[in-house]
Amino acid sequence: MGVGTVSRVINGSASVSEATRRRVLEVVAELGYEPNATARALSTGRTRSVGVIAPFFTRPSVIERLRGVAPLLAASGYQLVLFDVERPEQRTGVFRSVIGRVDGLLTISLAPPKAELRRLAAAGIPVVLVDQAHESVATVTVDDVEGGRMATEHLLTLGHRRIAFAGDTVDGVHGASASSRRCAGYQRALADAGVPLRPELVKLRPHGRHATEIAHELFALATPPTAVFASSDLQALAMIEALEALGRRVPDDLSVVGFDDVELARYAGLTTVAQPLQDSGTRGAELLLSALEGEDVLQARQHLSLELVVRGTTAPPREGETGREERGLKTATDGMISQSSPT
Amino acid sequence: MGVGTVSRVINGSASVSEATRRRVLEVVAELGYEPNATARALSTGRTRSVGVIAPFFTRPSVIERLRGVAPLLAASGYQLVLFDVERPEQRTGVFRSVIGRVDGLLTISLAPPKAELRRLAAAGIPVVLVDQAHESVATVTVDDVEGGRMATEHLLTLGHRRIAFAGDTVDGVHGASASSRRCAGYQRALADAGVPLRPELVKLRPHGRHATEIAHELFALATPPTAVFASSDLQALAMIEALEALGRRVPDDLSVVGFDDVELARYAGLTTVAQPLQDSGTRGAELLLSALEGEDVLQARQHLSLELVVRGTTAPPREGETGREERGLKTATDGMISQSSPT
DNA sequence: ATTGGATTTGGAAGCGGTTCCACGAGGGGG
DNA sequence: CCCCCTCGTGGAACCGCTTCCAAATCCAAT
Repeated sequence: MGVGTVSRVINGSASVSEATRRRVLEVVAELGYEPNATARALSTGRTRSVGVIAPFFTRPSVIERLRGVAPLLAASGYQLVLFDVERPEQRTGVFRSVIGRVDGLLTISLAPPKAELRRLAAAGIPVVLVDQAHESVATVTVDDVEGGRMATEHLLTLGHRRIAFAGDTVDGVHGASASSRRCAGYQRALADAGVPLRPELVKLRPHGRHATEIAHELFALATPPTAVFASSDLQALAMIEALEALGRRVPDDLSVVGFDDVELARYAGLTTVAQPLQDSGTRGAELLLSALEGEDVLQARQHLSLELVVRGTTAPPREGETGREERGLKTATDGMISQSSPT
Repeated sequence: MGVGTVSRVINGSASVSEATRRRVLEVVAELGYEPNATARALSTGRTRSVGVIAPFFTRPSVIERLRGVAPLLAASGYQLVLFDVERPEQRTGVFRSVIGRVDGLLTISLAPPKAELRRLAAAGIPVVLVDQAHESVATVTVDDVEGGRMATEHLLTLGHRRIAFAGDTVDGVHGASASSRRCAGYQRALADAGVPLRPELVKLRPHGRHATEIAHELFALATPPTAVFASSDLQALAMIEALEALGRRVPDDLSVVGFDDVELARYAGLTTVAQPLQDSGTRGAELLLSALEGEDVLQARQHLSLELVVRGTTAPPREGETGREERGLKTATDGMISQSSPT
């Protein structure tokens, strides 16, 4: 029995006589032989696994996307390899290290640098971006700007005028973050309503639970905001917790809107902008799988829709705080650092 | 420049002159050369990745364990490969397919069959079990029986006598599930308190959100329970939701205790038995990493402790329902199918 | 200049598969 | 009965790296 024959049997290739096939199978069973995946990968150039690259994959929002991805991959026989990116420096490295380890790549909330995209393309590895727009690869996105606008508009409609924004620091590197896009929507809504943007109400912090600081800073202000739009449910929830620790009540003292509608939000009764997280994963996986089957999906641009979910953390501002800017000062402009204006 | 030299430079081996090293590095940079991980793995026999096998890895409890695992692996340079096991048939297969793909294995809530363990050992792949006891490999566990007892005792102390249990169906195959161990604790607590076990109050369903059915069945009983111990927070939360849909109020109409203390539980105000999920992941990863460094951890048996967290979903039973079994019947025994006894 | 030991370097072998090519056997037609 | 074609089979070459061994180089000491 030559190695070739055994290989043919195992891979179900034709042109093996029924007799030998049976005999090979018999021996395989007896020896408990299991082909070495690594050797196979080296030889064929296919690893039968797809990589998922995400910053902080244990974040609820990422997990919910993964919930959409995992079943499809499992069903199609691909291994799911998770690449956790916790520090920005890792980004370039990951995209590079992934080559040769996976057949396809799904990135979440991350735009690979052009150069890396080129390498991936050269290596024949299809890439699908979820939660990140890009001109030259398949993407699944929502309109974050519009979402930010919706959230802010909701607060405006309730009568709020001093509305803060709590977002993630743009860690720069590659493309704008969802947080900054949502901030853009926030600014647009304010502008549309003729409410001046107050830079001191825009608080950015590195991703994580830094809401306590923000809450403190906000209430240290001469005239604190009456509402906050947090660029993620996690931020919003942390904010609420911080507020409670400060003795402030939500929504009585401060309204809070989040973004994502993760499972927690439902339990916390958080008003938020819902995006179809799981569905985004499913779509992404579908796209990637078709790409792996040779289809050309480079042009695919899937847009998912958003929906404002009003729950218990937003309410009209309290009497007396309803009014527009305190005694009609018209100072603050759209400028970035106009802190100096008379108060 | 021979291939050997290049390899030596890339792997930082000694005995390469500074001059050639620099020259090689130069060319590498220029060409943008990146070693092929697969080939390297085949050659060295080390993949630099560890597998994590878990049933339904997107479950909150699993995720929280993963939160403990991921940072350690990342820090030690190991790749995290996730193997999702959704159907019981997959189990044996996964353990087998993992050989040659990973250097070490962390399984969550899953006991590999003996035969597979032997294969893994033969392949030199260390294995660590989290949330599953085992005699011959390293484990990180909690005392589920005790936890079940604690939860039930809490309800008994509040005055409940008709206490239901909502758990996962034992999908058999390998070792008892956490759910069944918790059920054992439930039975023990009842026994200790001299409260007869009522088989019709023990409801098992396949993992997932089947609590609605259970809720219906429970309230279809002639004398419904006044409390439920659910073997996981997810079950408990789903149960609460189902109860609300039924118009029953928690804890007024029914007290509910969960198990795990996942993040959701905090927001939902669920009374539950807290186990250190993230820590279990960290411990497991630590164990695995030492094993990968050659240490012998086979004997390691880490026991983490449990704590009852009383929140808002438990209260004394309502007046009139406090009493022990309706009019002192002493019939039901510990027997499994003693349904037949006179009522 | 010669010799010997230490340091570098080149490249073959091997990791465990797949695949391609060549060869042998078997069968049908002339 | 021979030839040719087809089908099945064996095994070499190759995937891209590491590692080991032998050869080359270097330098200091004699």
